[in-house]
Amino acid sequence: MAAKPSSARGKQSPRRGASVQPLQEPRGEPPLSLERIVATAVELLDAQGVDGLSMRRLADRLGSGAMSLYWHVDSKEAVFDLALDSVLEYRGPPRAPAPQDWRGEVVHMLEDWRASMLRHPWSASLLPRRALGPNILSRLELLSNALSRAGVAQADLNVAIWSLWNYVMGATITRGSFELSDNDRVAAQQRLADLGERYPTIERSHLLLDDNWDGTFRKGLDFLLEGLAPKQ
Amino acid sequence: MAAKPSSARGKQSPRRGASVQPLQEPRGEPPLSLERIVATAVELLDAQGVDGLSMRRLADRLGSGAMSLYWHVDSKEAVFDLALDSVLEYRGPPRAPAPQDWRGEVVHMLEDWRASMLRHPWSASLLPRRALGPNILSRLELLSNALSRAGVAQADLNVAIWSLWNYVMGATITRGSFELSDNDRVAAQQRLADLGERYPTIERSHLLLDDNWDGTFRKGLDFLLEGLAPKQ
DNA sequence: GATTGACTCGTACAGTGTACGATGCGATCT
DNA sequence: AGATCGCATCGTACACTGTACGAGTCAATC
Repeated sequence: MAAKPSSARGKQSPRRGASVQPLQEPRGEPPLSLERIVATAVELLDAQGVDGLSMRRLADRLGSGAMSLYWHVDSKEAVFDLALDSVLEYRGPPRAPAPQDWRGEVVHMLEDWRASMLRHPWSASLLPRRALGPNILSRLELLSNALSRAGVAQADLNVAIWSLWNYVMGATITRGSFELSDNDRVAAQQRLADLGERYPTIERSHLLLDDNWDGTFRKGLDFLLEGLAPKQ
Repeated sequence: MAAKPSSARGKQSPRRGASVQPLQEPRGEPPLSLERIVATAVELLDAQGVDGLSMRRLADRLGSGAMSLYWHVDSKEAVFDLALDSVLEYRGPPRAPAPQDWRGEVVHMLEDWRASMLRHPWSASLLPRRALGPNILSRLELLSNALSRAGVAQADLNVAIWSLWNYVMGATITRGSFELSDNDRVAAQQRLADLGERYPTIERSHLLLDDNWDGTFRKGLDFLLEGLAPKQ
């Protein structure tokens, strides 16, 4: 009768080979562990996308049986949660920032956030309705802290945090929606031209053709920060 | 050999009962049609969420066989696309806006957008990576048009549009992430308190407890608009 | 009367998440 | 020494998924 560890995962264990030699598993896979499961899930997601991740495929890659995963993990949903959070670790700016440069700090963190998610395109579609992992919380903490130092009034603090958070989330999932479809975008613009009368303004502005996503993201962020904490 | 209509759907047809009487299907379901399929899909999504929609269940509700749907629809993905766009129709403000009140127009449309999506909580998680339907394009057009009239420089127009779009998208999916979990939010705050040292600032600001989502959304929107097109 | 095309649907297949219970293993206790 | 116990692995089974394929129905047309 194994106890189901449910949300308390299996801790690391000596298990085998702790004596002198691995006995006789020279090329056997290392034992399962949460870390290995999550890392492999990220690999698989990177390679095959959200639909490519199945418990059986994941187990195959790990050299184990599908049901073995459930010792370490509650469900497939939990694998998604863990994979998402693991991809969002933040290491901070390259060198310690000047304490008064809150703006640079915020911009760096948010650009890194966006870059992390774009590096793993599946993450954007996972974000809605996922749990708050520790790495996500850390980023919120940094944001909160920097904005406090920036002199944002306490009453406006939460508004400011959510505004920035929302902006970055939205920018990331939007970019995700359009990234794949270079040809499609041209096609869409064409379709727009055909229906010219219904969408004249966005047709004229080439909204769907503009692919300077990074610049657009950065500029919009500046506008928003300007609204939240005017430079002087 | 029926021709696969693929993306060209079956048009409306007289089919049956066009003569004088419905012959003898007094309580039979009306015939399948794209509209009926999409409307029923929305019902089902509202009732059971994203995971609750399966082609078989959808067909059951329609009183037809599962495979019959595929005459009208390419795939389940297409059903998602159509359901999403159908929920995003915009009827405009209650009365015709004064032409110079671009700000009111934008705010109304964006609040309506957000409200529409919150009325159908599944929509937020569908948004990433979905196609641009006509209703979505209409909203972009309105945004684009209003901002032009607001005097936003042509060079900044796309940035402005995307910024607002991003903000609303993000706000919507974020709200979606937290809405269900009132108890969870308290639990999260508790967990935060336990780990007090790691997240002091967000713990102090009660970021996760604040549930004035509508007000926060509106205030953040004002900040952003202020950044994009200062009042004078 | 034959043909066509629009439309419906039963069957089948490969794949899914995971409940359940059997099994093995190292460490601990008697 | 044997018995016991907890961790960990995994084969089998079940209910369910999306959809390919091809047979079927029925009204309109030739």
